[in-house]
Amino acid sequence: MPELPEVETVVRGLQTVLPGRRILAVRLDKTDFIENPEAIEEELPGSRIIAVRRYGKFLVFDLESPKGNSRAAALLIHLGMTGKLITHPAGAPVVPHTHVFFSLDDGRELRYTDIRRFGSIRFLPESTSSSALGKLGLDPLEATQTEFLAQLHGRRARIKALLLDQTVFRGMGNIYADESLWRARIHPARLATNLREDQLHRLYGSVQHILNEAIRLKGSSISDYVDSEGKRGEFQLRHRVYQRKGEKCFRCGSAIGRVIIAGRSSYFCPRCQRSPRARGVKRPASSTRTKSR
DNA sequence: CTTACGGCCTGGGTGC
DNA sequence: TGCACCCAGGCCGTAA
Repeated sequence: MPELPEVETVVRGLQTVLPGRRILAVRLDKTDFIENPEAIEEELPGSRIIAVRRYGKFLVFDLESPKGNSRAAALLIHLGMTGKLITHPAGAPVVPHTHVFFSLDDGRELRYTDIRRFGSIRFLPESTSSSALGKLGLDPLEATQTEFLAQLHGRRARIKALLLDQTVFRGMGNIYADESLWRARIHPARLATNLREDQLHRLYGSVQHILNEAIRLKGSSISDYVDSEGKRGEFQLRHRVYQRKGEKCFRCGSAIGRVIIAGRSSYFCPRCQRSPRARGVKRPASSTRTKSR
């Protein structure tokens, strides 16, 4: 599942081959996940890729039009769950579910493969600072601790939901939200507004640490994620809670639990990450110090 | 406005 | 062999 570290890894790979390259031809197969396929077929051939960037979970190709007009066009790609963007030698065998082919002027071909087609591609004729990207929140790796705290201040939503909300923090996803919360020892269902300052500080540090480590290890290859050269990441070997329901917590040995928050599976350690119920609610002193639920 | 939730898109994996 | 079902992430509509 491409989240921030996976997209960052793909971007860094593409940055070594794409800038300066001209797109000679475009071939589209299935187009139901492309917002404006006609515009792509019309505008991309002949244009040059100036830069490749990550914006949240989006890849952005900045383009220079062949027609010389200096309007900054861009191609926006979201990998969804199963999207892959890989450069191939021309004529390499085409794997199933490959829907988009960009022929480059160095003989290579950039191909987009997406089994589920939960990804999306969009051509932006004007500036990239428009619509789609405009609503996205802070990049968690660029945010200072102060900015990070301000983004959560007073929010009564559950912390996990806020970490997943792209208008709060762009790029966070399910894996890294769970891993960060485990590291910070914060239960995913805690309301952000109820977290103590030291917990928020810990969360900020954990998010930074987890994301940087994941980038260093080139992402998590859970199902079939691979980078722009088709290579797998290794951060899945460092997962402490994600998809580890019933297995032992690396810190305390308790069985990892799973709850649904914001419609997503959330993995956590019931002992290291105390549930909101277990702490906030006053209960009779006689009551046994109970566990789960 | 904020938050929660259900449904939809697609197809691989699983279990009967 | 077949097939119903679950699940994943983003997004949208609806309701409180």
